Amino acid sequence: MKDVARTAGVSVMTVSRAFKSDRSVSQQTREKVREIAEQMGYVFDSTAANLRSQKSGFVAVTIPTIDNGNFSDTVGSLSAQLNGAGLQILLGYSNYSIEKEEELIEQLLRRRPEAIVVTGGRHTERTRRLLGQAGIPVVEMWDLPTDPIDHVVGFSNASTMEMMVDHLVEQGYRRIAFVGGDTVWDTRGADRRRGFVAGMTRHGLLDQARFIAGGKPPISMRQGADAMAELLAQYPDTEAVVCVSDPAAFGATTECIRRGLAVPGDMAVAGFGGYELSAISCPTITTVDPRPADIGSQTAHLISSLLEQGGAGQASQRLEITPMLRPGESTTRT
Amino acid sequence: MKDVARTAGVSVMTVSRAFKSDRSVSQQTREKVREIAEQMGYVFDSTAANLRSQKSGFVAVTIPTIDNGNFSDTVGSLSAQLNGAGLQILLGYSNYSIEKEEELIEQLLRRRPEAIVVTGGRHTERTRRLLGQAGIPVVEMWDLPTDPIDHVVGFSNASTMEMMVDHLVEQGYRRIAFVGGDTVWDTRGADRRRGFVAGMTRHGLLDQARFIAGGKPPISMRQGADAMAELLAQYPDTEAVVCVSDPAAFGATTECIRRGLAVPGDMAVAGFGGYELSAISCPTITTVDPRPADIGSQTAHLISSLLEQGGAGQASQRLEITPMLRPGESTTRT
DNA sequence: TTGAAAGCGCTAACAA
DNA sequence: TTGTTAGCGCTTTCAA
Repeated sequence: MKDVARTAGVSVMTVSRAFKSDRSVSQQTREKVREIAEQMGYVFDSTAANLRSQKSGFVAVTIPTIDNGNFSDTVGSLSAQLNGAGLQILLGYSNYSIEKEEELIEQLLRRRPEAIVVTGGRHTERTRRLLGQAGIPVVEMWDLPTDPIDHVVGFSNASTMEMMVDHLVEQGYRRIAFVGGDTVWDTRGADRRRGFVAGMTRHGLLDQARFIAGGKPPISMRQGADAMAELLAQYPDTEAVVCVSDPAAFGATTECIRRGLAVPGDMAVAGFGGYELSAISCPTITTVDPRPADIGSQTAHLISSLLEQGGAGQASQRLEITPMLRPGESTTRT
Repeated sequence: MKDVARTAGVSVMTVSRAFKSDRSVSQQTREKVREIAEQMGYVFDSTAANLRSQKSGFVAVTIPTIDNGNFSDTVGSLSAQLNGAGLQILLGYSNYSIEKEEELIEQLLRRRPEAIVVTGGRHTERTRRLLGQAGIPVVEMWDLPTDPIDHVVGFSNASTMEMMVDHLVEQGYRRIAFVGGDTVWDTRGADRRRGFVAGMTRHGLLDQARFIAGGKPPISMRQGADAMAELLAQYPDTEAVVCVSDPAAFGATTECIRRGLAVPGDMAVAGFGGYELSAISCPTITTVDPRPADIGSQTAHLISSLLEQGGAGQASQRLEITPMLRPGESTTRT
C-alpha cells in the first residue's frame, strides 16, 4: 500500500480510503489510485485490515458433513445471502462427532468470526462455554434445542417424524419399521427415531415397530438397500418402512424392486429430507421437507440483522421452520 | 495474551510459544500457561499471528456450486487431507460464471491464502493475471487445460465422453442423443459435448446424433426428465441417450419408466459422474467415474508438498486422473 | 478532502 | 528456556 501511495503521490491513508466504498475521497483520486494499484498488481490485504478494525468479515459455520444434500442446500443459501452482505463463510465439518465439533469450533473462533452457526443442539460442555463467551451471535440450526445457547433456527426432528408416522398409520399401515444410523453419532437421527417411537406408542403400535440400524451416518443409498435386505430377512411381514433420510429410502425402494416386490403394493417406503430424488424416483417416495434452503436464508437474515444492531447480547431469537409432508406414490394404498 | 502473560507471571513471548506445538518451552510452563488461558477464556487470535508471520493457514478453493455431489466429494477429501496439515479451506462458489469467478478470486486473494485451487481451465484474462502474479501455487482441477496457469489435477472431459460414445456404439446403438446444459456456462459440459461430437464423427454417426439442451447448470433430475420428454417428442426413434451428468440421466430414465418404456429395451441411457445414484438405481445406470475424491486428495497432496518445498515458482505439475467406465444395466443390449 | 501518528495482537530476530 | 524490541499492513483518531 505504501508503494501504491508513493507511486500515486498520495498518502497511504488516501489509498486505504480509495479501496473502501463510500468514504470521503474525490472520485478523481479514487480512480487514479485504483488504476495504479491494478497496474502494480497490488492486492488489498484483508488480514491486516481485519486486525486493525477488529472485523473479520467471516461467519463461521459447522455442519456434520458436506456429503449431504440437505446441509449443502442450507450452506448454499446461507452463503449466497451473506456474501451479499459482504460476509464470507468459514466452513468446517464435524463429521458427526461433538468432540470433533469442539476442536473445530475452537479453530474457527481463532479466526475471529463475527457470528457462528452450528448444526444441531447437542454439544460438549466446553463447546457451550466457548460459544457462550465468544461475544458474538451464536445460531444453532437444524434443531430446536430445549436449552439453546443463544439463537435457534430449526424444526423438531422428533415431531416431524411423528407426523410421518401419523401419515403411515392413516394410510392403514401397522407393522412399521424404522431404518436409521448410529444414534450416538447422529443426534438428529436419534431425535427422529424418538419421534418414531412416540408416534407408534401414541397409536398403540409400539409392539409392532421394528428397528434396523444402518451404520455410521450419513446413511448412504447402499446402506438403505442393505437395511431393506436385512429387514426382509428378519421381519418379512413388515408393511411399511420409514427411513432416516431420503437416500436411504431410495436404496430401500430399489432393493424391493430388484427383488420383484412392489412398492407400495408389497412394501411401503418413506424417507426424510425432501430431496429432489424422492420427487423424481419411480415410484415417487413419500418424504417430509424441512426446507433446508429456508433454514439457510432465515439464518442469514437473522445474522445480518443482529450484526446491524451490534452483534452479541441481544434477545435470543427462536425461529421455527415448519417442515412439509410430501406424500408420494411409495406409501399410497392401492 | 498480555493479560494471560501477566496472570501467569511470564512474558507474552512465552505465552505465544506455549500455544505453538514443538517450540522451546518447558513442559511445566506450557501447561501452566494453557491452563490459565483456558480459565480466563482466552482464545488465540490467528488474524494477528497470520499478519505477523505472513502465513494465513488458508487454501482458497473455488467450485461452480456446492449443489453437486461430485464437487462436494472433491472438496470433502481435499479438506480432510489439508486439515491434517493444519490448513483450512476457504471455499467460494462461482455459480458457473467466469466473471463471478474473477470477483471471487480477488476476494479470496485478499485473505492471503497459501495456495489456490480453481475448478476448470477457462478463466477471464484478469483472473489469469491475478493468479499468475499471486506468488502462490495455483492448481486448476477437474480439467486438463491446454494452456494451464500453473499446476493441473484433472482429466479430459472430452476424451472421457468419447470413451462413453465408444461404449454405446460397441453395444450396437447408432441413433444417439446428447443431453446437456447451456454450454456457455458449463465449460466442462461443453467439453463433454465436444467429446460426444468427436466420438460420433469418428464412428461416422454424426448425422444420426441429436442434441437436447437442458438449461442452466447444474442440470437437475427434473431437467433430465424434461429433456427425455422433449427427446421422445422430437426424435422418437432415438436408441440411446447420453447425459452430461448422472442426476440428469436418472431423471431421463425415470421419465421412460413412467411412460412404460423399458430401459434399456426401448431406450438406453448413460450418465457421467460416477454417482452412487447410478449404481443403486433400478436399472443401474451406465456412467463414467472421474473419481472426484481422488482429484481432491491428489490436489491436497500436491499442495502439501509444494508448500513444504517453499510454495510458488516450482516446476508446474500435471496430474492426470483416469476416469473409469462403469457399465450399468441401462445400456446393456438384451 | 487529505495526511500524520499510533497501534490492532501477535511473532521474527536477537539477546540473555 | 525465557525475555526484549521492532514491526507485519492496515485503520482509527485527530488535525489541517
